[in-house]
Amino acid sequence: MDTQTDTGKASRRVTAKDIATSLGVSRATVGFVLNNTAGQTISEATRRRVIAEAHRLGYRPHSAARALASGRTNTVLLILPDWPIDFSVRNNIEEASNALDDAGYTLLITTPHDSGRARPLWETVDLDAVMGYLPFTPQAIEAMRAAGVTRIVPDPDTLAPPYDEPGTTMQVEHLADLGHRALAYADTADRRLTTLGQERWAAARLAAETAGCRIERAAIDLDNESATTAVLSWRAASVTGVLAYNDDVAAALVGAALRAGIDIPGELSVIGHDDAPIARLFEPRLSTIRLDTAGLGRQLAALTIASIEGSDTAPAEQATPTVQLIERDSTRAIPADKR
Amino acid sequence: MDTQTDTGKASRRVTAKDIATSLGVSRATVGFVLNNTAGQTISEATRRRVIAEAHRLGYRPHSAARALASGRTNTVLLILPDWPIDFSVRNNIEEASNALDDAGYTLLITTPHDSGRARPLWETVDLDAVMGYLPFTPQAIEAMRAAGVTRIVPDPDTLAPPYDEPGTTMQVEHLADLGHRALAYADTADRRLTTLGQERWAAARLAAETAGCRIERAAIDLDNESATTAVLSWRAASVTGVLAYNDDVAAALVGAALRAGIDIPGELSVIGHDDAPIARLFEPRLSTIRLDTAGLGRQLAALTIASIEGSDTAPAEQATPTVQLIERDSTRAIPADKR
DNA sequence: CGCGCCAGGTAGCGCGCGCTAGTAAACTGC
DNA sequence: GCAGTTTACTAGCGCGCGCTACCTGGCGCG
Repeated sequence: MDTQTDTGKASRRVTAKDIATSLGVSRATVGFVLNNTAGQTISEATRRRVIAEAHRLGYRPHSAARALASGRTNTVLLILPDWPIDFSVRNNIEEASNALDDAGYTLLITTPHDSGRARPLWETVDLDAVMGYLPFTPQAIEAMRAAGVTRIVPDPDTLAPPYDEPGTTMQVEHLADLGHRALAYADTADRRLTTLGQERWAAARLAAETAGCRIERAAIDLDNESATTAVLSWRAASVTGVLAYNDDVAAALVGAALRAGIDIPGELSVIGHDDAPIARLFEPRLSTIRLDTAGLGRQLAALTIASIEGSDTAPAEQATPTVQLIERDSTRAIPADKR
Repeated sequence: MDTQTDTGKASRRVTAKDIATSLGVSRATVGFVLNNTAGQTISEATRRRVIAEAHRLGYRPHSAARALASGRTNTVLLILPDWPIDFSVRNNIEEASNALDDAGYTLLITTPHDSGRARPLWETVDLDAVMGYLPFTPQAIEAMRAAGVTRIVPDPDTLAPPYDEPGTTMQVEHLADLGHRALAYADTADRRLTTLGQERWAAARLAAETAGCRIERAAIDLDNESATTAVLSWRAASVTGVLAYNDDVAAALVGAALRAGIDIPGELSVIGHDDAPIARLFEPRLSTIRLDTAGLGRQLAALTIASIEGSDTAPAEQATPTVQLIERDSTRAIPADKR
């Protein structure tokens, strides 16, 4: 069933009018058939003829014209966080994309640019909705609205329940279960991640308190020796368990510790976050947290579709995505006699 | 100067006609001013009034209408390879995006989907051009053309000079310089990467021959023990230098070697490819190859713009992007007495 | 037989914008 | 003072499609 590209002469694109004249019916009829317009009665015979002719000519609706006439672009933009977690985001995108595609929408993806030179996508492309993983900043919302974006997910007008960072909580619980009582949270020094880092630090403190642990915080810059500094200060402070913002930070810590002669996990347990593929390949293999990014993607897509199409259909229950502990070799229990 | 969103009543969008009637000029005049249409003489006074009014009303051209009328969408799609190298691709995208934005184009990005469920972006969005890092497969080109994509970069009709994988060559030369004579190429077992892997293997063989080295190949699957198998077989075969397809494979090898009690780089030198950020954090820090992805991005954008706008302007010289050796701790010279 | 009804269509407007063809007035040149 | 040119605009078509309003002919029904 290949599309026969009837390269007429100057390779003009095939329009609905072409189908109509070729078949001797009106353009409206063609439109009704191809869009399955409700409330129109078209005989089965005509319907078939139109579809067949459309296929034969290789008709492809002109999306710009359709967008102009209908006022909807069937296009949704996903704004990726400027995080180095693309590997895990991939599942997410794919799921979201599939879900949206099934509903007739096209997913566009963008990452915010540091440079700020290129104009944001929502200013140059008409969109039905914009979705993001985290709530947008008021400035971003302002900018989008000014550019004509009406639907934003998560909805800035609905007071979102605070995302409780279950992964971070799980990191703390894992270390506590292993008998660690003096913990440290290794935040990222990347300024782009400060929001999320702060949230995780808050979650970590809360979880540590609940588990009866003390906890301190250090910001790790991957580009300098701050990992070494942190590791040495933790040894001085008898910290035995470290939860990292992500696997990159964890890797930096493990590397710095080994170079400083600190045994991982013998002297220090380190747990990462995100389950980066590379994290399990090095020695020691990194314990980490895996998020159900695919589920998150589906959920986001469902939320968006509901928002566009009237929302009364699917409430898209605000289930927190599945979080899973991946226990490998970089964390170890404190011996019973030392607890 | 903020855009004053004059929410008239039902928040209709501001059109050029609104500006025209509000100013008592014709819609054409507004169009000429806002598009700086060549061959039209508009008095400076009128010009200023139109621009001011457009700004005051918060006018934003309707991209779909513009696309319909002009036949151009000013939109370019970049198809990312389905590779796990997003970190390095990021620079590339950003540079390409900036370059295109400066020329008035919007860059869309997509990655092919394994599932194949969601329709490709070029079928649902009108594009001025599609760009990719590697030449597209004939099937992909066929599909794009059938969907109305006329400009594809790299141009499938121009016989592209074979990309000679300078990074791989540099890996071999580095190991050879260090005195290694028995090499191995650690390919990826990821089926998505076979094309590139094959090219690198060909480049590696050629370079090894030139350098007077013997070389063998193994495919490493990150998800099983093939790295361990490979490392052990290399020890048996007295292989001393390994060049990896990318840093992930290199990391797998280093991890497997250390677990098998093989010293890196004492017994085996390993060099990666791509300079993944995490690769320098682990112990031993990975020697690798860094590509000038930013330059590549600019080059791709220039090529595309030239293709859209008539191409006689900028030939965009087919310079191979800069490739740089990053020497760290996972490679070491063979002692003089053992050469 | 007259009427309403309904299946099965068609005519054509409007979406917002780019741009060609035209036009009226002002400004030359001689 | 008048033809020719230039300046500064305007009228309105056409891009391809969605969709409302309308039309027509056959059929059931009292």
